[in-house]
Amino acid sequence: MVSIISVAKAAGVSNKTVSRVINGEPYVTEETRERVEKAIRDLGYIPNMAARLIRSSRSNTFGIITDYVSTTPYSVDIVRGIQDWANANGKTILMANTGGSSKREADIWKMFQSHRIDGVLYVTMYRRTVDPEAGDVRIPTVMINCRPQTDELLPSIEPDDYQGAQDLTRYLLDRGHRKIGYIRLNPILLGAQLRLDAFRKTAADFGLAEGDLSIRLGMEGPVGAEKNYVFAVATEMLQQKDRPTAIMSGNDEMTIQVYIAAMALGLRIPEDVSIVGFDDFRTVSLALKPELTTAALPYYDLGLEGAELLNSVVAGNKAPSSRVMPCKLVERTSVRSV
Amino acid sequence: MVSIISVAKAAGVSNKTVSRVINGEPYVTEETRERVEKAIRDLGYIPNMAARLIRSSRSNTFGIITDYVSTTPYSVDIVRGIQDWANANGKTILMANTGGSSKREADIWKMFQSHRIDGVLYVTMYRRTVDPEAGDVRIPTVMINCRPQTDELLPSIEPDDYQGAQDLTRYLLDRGHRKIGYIRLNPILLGAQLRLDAFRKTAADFGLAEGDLSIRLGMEGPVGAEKNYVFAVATEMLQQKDRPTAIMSGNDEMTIQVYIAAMALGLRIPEDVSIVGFDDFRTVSLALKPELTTAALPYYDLGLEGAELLNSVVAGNKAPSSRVMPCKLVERTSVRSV
DNA sequence: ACGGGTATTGACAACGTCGTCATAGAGTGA
DNA sequence: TCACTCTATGACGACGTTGTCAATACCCGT
Repeated sequence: MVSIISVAKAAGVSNKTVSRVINGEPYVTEETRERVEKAIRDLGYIPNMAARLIRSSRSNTFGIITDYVSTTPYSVDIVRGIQDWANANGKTILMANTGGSSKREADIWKMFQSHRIDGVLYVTMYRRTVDPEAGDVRIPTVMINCRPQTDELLPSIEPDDYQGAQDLTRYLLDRGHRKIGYIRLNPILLGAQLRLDAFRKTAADFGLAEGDLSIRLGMEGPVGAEKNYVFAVATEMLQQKDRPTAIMSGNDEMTIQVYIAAMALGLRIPEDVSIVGFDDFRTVSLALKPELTTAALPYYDLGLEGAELLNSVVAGNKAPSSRVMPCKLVERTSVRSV
Repeated sequence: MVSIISVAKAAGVSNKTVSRVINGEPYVTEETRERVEKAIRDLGYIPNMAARLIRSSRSNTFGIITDYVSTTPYSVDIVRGIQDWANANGKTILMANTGGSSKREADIWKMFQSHRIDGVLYVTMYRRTVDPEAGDVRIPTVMINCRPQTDELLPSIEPDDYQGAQDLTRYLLDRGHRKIGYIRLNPILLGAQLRLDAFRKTAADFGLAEGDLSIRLGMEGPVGAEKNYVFAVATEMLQQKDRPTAIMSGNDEMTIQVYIAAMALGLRIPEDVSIVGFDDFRTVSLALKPELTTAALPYYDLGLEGAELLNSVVAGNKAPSSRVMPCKLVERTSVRSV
């Protein structure tokens, strides 16, 4: 492998001078700089990060720990956000996946330490609480889409499920809906309770009675193997004589079943029943006809902001311990005014 | 940071002896080994990979280059397969995303080289041909879910779209379907033509005339921003007086629209029309009611096998230049016999 | 011509690890 | 007892890079 020394020889200077050129340090004549740069090009020299790290003990590398990839398919946009940030800021990303095993997680922390990474982004694919097996040594860590179970002060970035559900509920109320059905997400998910709370509170503040709301559980059980009641629940809800004029469901995936249930009963969307989802999982929300009005989870931004936050933590800046990113309401055509 | 030297001091031995213990080399007394191991535990010593690399010039690290993450949501299972392999075999994964920019891709290759990675897994999120900007230096590379545009001899691993579509077509034929509709995937995708060819060929071999097949284009244009005709095409197909008894669509996502089109026309699935998809994108195939019969893309296995193959290429074994993994037919309830 | 800067360059050590070689003690067979 | 082979251990250097410090060259004002 071509090293700084071969370049130095080729350019007829010392290795230190080559180092200066590479790192853009001052005190190099224009003429020397050019000669060195030519040698670098000619030899195809590429700096060796490992050697650099060994001197400076700064790896410029972040590690990502994920749990399950693709449980919520678009959540990988978090990773894309992180990567884009890393790319724009000259950082490298080391990535590993626990698959839910805590032994594996412990191994991963060790592996990260052996690479002397500067910090860890702890990313979960659905929002929940976790208990990182960080080991004894404290590496700067930022939680994305999750928060520590214990009351440790790890900074975290999460989506604002409450605000998203609030916006969706208001949207329906503003369009005259007064009987609204709600099909609940798996209660394991951190967002489930918040979305439901926002729905209840917003409806109540507006003056709706609890009897105007029809709230049912759509899914439960361990993620990836949950029991699924959505189709049955939606069918039942729409068969009531005093059926809701609008149905809000926990996420877009569940909404597929609500659509099918409604259509199987001969109901048209949105003429007979309006439907909103949550997540803006576009593979679904754009494939449904009419296209789905929903609240977009800011996955990409979670990643971007998380990386930015981790960077400032690593740099030693006192960071705000926690932050929440808004969900944007995406208006399409699955809701009509009544 | 605690190094091999601090451990050596603590254990009262030379640093070389500590090195021997760490690497499980012979010629260490049981008693010495224990003393060293105790010191390692007490000090929380973790080997420094960078220093190791600088000596041995073997990083035990693979790089992953992806194009767009999450265009086909479950395709990230490829990455999961790679990570699981890496984890099981003590390799580290460096990951970067081009976002489709070739300047960025060139930067990534440089970055990988500066980390002295042992090999690259070039992964695309939908199956297509690509032209890696590898630069001058040749790093062992395996293509996953794609193949080189030029006739370079880069080993690749791809799903067997042809066999998958063949199995699905046979499945319909075996169940008595003689008029079959086919809604085509975006022709940009490498699998699109293969799937269609398999459908045509299998139907012809069985004895169906071209007139028994109703083949229509469902999508076209750049990936991520394609024009979508699926709903309209499916509606039209199902309104023909001599409508197909079964519809095969390019992938599961398109199938959502076929379902909705059928239901909007008052047709029941599978009583009035049978439907099959492709991909086994479970967020969709399990959410649809009745659940969807489809062919599963072996994403996870592509990753696993790709990593394995890269490893053998790095080790210098002459590898088979290319390999194809089967798509498994997943039978659910969206097809009936006629 | 001289003292005091500033610009430019290089020699050398150090980072953490492991390969090479040397050393020393212990056992073995003649 | 002697030569020889093992076993167990350590001293030292090298990997590629950068930080420290010294050395040289040049310029300025006196």
